[in-house]
Amino acid sequence: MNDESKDEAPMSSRYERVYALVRVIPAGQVATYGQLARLAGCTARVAGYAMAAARPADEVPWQRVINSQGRVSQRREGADGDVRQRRMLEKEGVIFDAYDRIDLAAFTWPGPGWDWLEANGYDPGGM
DNA sequence: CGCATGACCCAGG
DNA sequence: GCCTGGGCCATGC
Repeated sequence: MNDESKDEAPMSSRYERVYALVRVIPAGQVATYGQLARLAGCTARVAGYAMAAARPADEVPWQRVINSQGRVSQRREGADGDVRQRRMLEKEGVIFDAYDRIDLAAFTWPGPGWDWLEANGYDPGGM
């Protein structure tokens, strides 16, 4: 349904597995790059790169992905994406403590649970 | 093809 | 808790 021959959809397909997972995260909850990486079968670094490459057209709630410290990853100097990410999360009801940290135990996507997904061989590409 | 650069993570000190 | 160093791997020049 799309012509990627000359369309501006470069490597998105390479990150599609990660995007598919992120789209499942409900508003008000978060997941870490590491968790996504394990489920998507890539490294945490790639998961992070995938988020950086995500664009509005991909319809990926990238703001719900944070680092293993439970914090919003800082962007490079001059980029304000991290600030917006925090505001978006707070608007969804996510709480940051005095250390700018999110209580992973309380906000990490528990829904069906990552363990459940892994135990059931969840396949991002076959949903 | 080599080199530099990331929205990472983990182990140590 | 903070700072370092090493390992990861995709991208772009």
